[in-house]
Amino acid sequence: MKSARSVKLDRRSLDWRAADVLREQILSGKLSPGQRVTETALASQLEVSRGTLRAALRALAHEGLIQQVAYTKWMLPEFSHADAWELYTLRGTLEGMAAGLAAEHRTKDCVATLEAAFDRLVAAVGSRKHTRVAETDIALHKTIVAITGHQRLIDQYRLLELQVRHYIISSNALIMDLNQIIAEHEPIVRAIIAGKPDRAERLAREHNAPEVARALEALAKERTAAPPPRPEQPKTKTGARSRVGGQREPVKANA
Amino acid sequence: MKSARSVKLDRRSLDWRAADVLREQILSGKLSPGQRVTETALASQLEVSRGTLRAALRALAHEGLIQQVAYTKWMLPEFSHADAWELYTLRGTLEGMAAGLAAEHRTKDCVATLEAAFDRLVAAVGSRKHTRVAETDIALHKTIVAITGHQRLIDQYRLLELQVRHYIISSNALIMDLNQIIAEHEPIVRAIIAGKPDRAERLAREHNAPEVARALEALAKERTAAPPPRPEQPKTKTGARSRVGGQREPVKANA
DNA sequence: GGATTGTCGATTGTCAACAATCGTCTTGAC
DNA sequence: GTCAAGACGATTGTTGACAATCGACAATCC
Repeated sequence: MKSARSVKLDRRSLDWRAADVLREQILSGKLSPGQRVTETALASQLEVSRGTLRAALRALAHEGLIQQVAYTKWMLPEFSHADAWELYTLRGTLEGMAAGLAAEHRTKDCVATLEAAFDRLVAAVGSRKHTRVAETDIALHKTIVAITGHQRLIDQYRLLELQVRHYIISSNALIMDLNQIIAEHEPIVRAIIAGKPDRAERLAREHNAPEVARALEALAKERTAAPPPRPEQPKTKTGARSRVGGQREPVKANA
Repeated sequence: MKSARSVKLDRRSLDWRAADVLREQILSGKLSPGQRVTETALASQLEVSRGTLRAALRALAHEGLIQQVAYTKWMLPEFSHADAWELYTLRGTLEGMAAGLAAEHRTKDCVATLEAAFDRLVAAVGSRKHTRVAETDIALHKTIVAITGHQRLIDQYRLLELQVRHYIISSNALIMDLNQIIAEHEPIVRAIIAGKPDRAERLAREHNAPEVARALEALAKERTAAPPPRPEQPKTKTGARSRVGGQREPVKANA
């Protein structure tokens, strides 16, 4: 699916291709969280003009892979436990919706695609290579989302998936139990193929529950360890807000 | 909430302010679906350079308010019944999640904010002004999303909400039963305040069910009316895809 | 000595000129 | 008359230069 259409040359504009390269760099962990990047440096590295590179950076900002501080700098985001909670709760909801829709609107082609994706996951587990398992795992979930035909769900899931991958790379959260992987995914796939939307939705949603619980646990531990959750005040005295989403609040600190 | 901070001057860069103006123009229906817009015209209209305006257009494209055809044109999206189905199914899911989280993590401040938003909706209904009702309706849902403190949910809901507003304006779907509005929203608000996540989630989700049903009905009618759903073939013979999402498929046509 | 103000280098923001591409119209052959 | 090839105009893509802004350090004042 990646280098299949190698004959057709890439007609997309430079900024999109630059964004692809940068996205790959970020998601492969070549740039570390909190690290600052400058437009001039990246532009000369990729051999494009600064304007073109700016457009690429902006696209990545919309995807949540980089943050911009107006007139000041670009920097890689840092992930907290609250971010993990956000990512996995949202993922559970979107994947649940996708699984439900997939079970409802499945066709012969859809089922075939889904089974192929699941088989690739099984093969990956057999190979005992964690990286390949992680890739095929994500690919399976993307397949479930794709066969819904729900373009807006596909788009929003992509935004989320990119951030999840970034989080996993950034926090070395690649640990997984290879023996559990199949058992976790098979029921979801079967429910979709069997055409049971409610069951598929519930299973897909619960699939993310362990990660959510882990994030909540870490959040609680963090809070008891540091009673006043204000380790340092930012130096800026003006109320100038970041352009992309602003700084994160200590989410749900007072429930 | 709009002109309260009038003393502080706007520090954001030009492209962001240009995006604000254009977004307002689109959401107020000044530009019609399918209409083509050219960078030069908009740039001279807003009195900014083309590069700056390009950045603004790109931001709107990420929000789904405009579409770009590479090397060719920018155009306003046209909404089909499939789009309505996508918008309201996704909205049901996200609002359901938000209502559930809000019921879980509610605080005194949250409840007060929520009640204030609901009171504004009641007042709007009392005024019998459809526009105001639509505004406060959306504001109430945004409030529910906001009090979750889930920044990524807030961001994704914003993307969706902008498109929903665009759809409503574009398709003159502003019709509503003023007498029903309160009865539809009050149970959701009460469930959140009462701290019943499951009930809040279910109610918020079902709140969008009528619109989903309407979209499905229209889709079915459309399909029986035109058996071969290929009214015209696009003229482009190359496989060049649109840069933003590509053309929409006749979603779930073969379930 | 402490706080305020001014200066400087670095970085981002904006612009206008130039290049590449697309859709359409014209032209010509068959 | 129909089709294909080429030229043209319009529009988007890309670039390098210039302006605005920021953070940090230095100078100044009290």
